[in-house]
Amino acid sequence: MAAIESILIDKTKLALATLYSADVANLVIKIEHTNPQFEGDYTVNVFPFLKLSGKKPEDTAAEIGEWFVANNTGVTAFNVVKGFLNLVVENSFWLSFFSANYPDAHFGIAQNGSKGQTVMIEYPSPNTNKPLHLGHLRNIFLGSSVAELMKANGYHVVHSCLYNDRGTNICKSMLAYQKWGKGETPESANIKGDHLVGQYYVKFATEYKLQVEELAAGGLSKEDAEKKAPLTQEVNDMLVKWEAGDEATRNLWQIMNGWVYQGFDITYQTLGIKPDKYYYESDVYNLGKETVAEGLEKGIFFKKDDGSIWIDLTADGLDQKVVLRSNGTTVYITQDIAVANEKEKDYKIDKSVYVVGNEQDYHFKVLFLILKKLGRKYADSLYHLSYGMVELPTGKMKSREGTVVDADDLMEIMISSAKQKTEELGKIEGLSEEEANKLFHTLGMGALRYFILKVDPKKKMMFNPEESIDFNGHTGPFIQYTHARIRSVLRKAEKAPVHTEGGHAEIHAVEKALIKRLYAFPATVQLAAESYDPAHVANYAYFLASDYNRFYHELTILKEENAAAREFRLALSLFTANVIKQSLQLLGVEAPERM
RNA sequence: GGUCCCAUAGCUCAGCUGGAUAGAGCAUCUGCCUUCUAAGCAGACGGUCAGGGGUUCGAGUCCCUUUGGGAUCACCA
Repeated sequence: MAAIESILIDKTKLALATLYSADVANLVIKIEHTNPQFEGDYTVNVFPFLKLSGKKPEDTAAEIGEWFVANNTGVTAFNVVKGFLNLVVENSFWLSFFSANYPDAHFGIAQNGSKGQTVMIEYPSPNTNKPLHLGHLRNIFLGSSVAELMKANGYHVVHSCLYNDRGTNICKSMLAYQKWGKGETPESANIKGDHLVGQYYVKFATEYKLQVEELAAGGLSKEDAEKKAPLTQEVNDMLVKWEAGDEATRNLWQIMNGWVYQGFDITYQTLGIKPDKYYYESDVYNLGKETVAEGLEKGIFFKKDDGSIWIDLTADGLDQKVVLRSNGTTVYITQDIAVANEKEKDYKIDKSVYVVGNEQDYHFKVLFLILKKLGRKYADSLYHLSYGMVELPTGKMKSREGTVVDADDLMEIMISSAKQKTEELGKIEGLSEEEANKLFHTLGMGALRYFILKVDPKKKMMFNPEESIDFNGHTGPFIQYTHARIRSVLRKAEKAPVHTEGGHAEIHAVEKALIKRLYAFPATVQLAAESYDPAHVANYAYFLASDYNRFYHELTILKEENAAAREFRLALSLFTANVIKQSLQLLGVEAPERM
């Protein structure tokens, strides 16, 4: 909560105690921003106080308002509408806030690590059998932005990435390559490694579907057909070989995964992300067995007749869950238990965030509960940042059917759209080719990140390609444009603005709106971090840019004749540019100097 | 069937812990570049906040219920 608000709350309590001899010790009071249609900065709703005052809403509000004005509280005027007491805070409050903070390039941002706590954020954790797609982009944008938010709130951040690099799905790509690959390589095919491997994953799915259809036509049920399909058996055999350490299988696995990692690294580079720590399922998948033994000993798990090991969570409203197969191999959740233990061993983590889609809500509920039952002390600091699926106007995305929006393709489209748009507007004049390309990247990626991050993470979102390349209105480029526009004004001013308190006492309505918006920035950053929701910052940045553009149109800056007013407006412009830049940075979006 | 999530303007989304006449953008229509970047600004049009009950001085927001959509409940990951 902003400082002024808690002061007004305390004063309101004092007013109630003084006027009505009320016991305010346990009273919870809320202060709201005054609705723009009324005069005032903050509003106190007096309905909850009527029992204390024993008077009508209007009279109660008026009495408290008069008390505020009479008692040197920083409130200069008030008005009453029904039960709403609108308070006008003295201009000097806003001006001194402004003077104290306008040149601060890090306003609202805590120093990295100042909180003395470490948070680990795991994203994007892809499978290594296909390239990244639009869903991964939402994951990556959320993960990297939340990381920035945590940093801005004083946490030390560790970015981790878990590669699901083994198992049935990986074997599918491998098998298809083995059967139909003819020794093709990313170099020979001139294609990114992850895309090449992904083609074989699709190839497998296609061939498998044919086999199943054929069997089904022969009279088998779909379920039986899937089990009896020769490819199913071949994949299982390959998995057994892999687990046994069969040299040829392991070699192929190493080679193909290597291709995928090379491809991912290129994509990561375009995205500007770099994990600090990688975990590989292939390294940890066996480690979970020790924990299973521990759980069995503690009586948390139990063994069934066939040798499989389970946990019964029915008392917690969940189901029974297998943690070790009858053949002694681990399942997904056992591996996640192992990874959690490894993370704890590797880092002293105070908080651990998993950025994973909401289709795994149940999985994480179970995982966290198991860790808690096992008595892991870190179990309470785990958080599943669950986000909704990205949908397309054409329907759902399915990797196996190739109906996904590929991450690399999409980024390329965004960047070339930015190029086209920029050239149309004639804005590349005076830029070197390198600068121009950098700008296209900044704008294209900014548009994409903003488009995805402005939506509440927990909600599923519709990705309309046509809307995403629109750079007008509520978009990243609109905010970037506002920043570039301000920088242009500041360049023309030639020297840094100097605003001295008291030099300029009058504030225009659009200036005041802007200052109030700037004042709200730190609270917004805090709220976004606490709720793991970058959308708060995204929407804030939009309103801030809007406020500035209104100010820009209504008032002159450089041409202002009154020197104090000119400096004030330049300083306000500087302050706004700084905060826009910070906001965009929290979203992983760059703020261009010109565009 | 059980559990969880979602439903706000033609479309995409805001709406913070319940508060005043529910806000933006896109789309459609109107104005504004010989003045600091028009990727901008101003205005018009557009809503029974899915339906129904309840709690409250007050409900888009909380509770119940119906409907519609999605996810999940694997010895897949």
